[in-house]
Amino acid sequence: MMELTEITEERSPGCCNPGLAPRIGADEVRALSDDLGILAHPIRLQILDMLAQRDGQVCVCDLEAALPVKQPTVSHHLKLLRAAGLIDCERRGLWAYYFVLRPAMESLRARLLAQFDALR
Amino acid sequence: MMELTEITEERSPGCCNPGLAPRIGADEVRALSDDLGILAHPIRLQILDMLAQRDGQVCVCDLEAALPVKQPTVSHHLKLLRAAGLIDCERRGLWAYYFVLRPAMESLRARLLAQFDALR
DNA sequence: CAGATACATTGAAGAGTGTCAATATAGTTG
DNA sequence: CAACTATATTGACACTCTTCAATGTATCTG
Repeated sequence: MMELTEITEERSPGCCNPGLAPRIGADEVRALSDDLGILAHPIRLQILDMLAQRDGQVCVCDLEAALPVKQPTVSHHLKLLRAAGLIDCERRGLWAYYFVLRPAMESLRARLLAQFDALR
Repeated sequence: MMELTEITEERSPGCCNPGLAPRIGADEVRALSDDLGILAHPIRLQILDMLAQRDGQVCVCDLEAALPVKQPTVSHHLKLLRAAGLIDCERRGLWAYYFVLRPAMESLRARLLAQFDALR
């Protein structure tokens, strides 16, 4: 049996939550903050918004025209979103048509919700 | 000397989504990314997790003992969470007891969900 | 009072992120 | 083939974020 009554570490006498620890593990919390981090940028949110509007028909120049950043920056954010598995693209001729991966977005939504509620 | 050709709103012939624009306005998207950004850090998530566990009974030294960062860093993240309106604290004697502001968390959850679904 | 304790703040260093000009790449057109 | 076009990549710079040692502040105890 474990001896839990003895507090091994010296603790302050006045305040004491001896066994306090996060319920979410380090890996889990890292994954969650990565999920949140990829969404936490105005440009990326607007890109997702526009891709969701016109599924499968949006090329980079359309995005560039609608966003307050230059083309390399658009490409940069597209790359991040793609690396996160939220979007993908298909090249046709000179153009790259980007689209949202709906299942990935759905699963992200579910994960965020579950974690948020686990933390309630 | 090069003469600058008049800049028209000419669009590429091959790809064209003329009226494409984010449905979410700039202010709204900024607020949303701020909401997401405050959550997008492992330490802050773990702090929220622990505060949610033991409502109103968690002092800074308890958090420090359970987290892989030093006391000033814990204080820093507590300050950010407090500035975001998600937590608050009550000083009793030497100690500062932090707690989650449930209504704020609830409203944050609702906002995130609404925006996420608006973007579906 | 002096010393100790809990927490906050400051300031500095390092890491990370966002942006864009320049350039590269790949496909198209003449 | 060469010229052109849409997008990707590179490299550099500025800015923000994270962290901690040092220090400050307030409270408690003897």
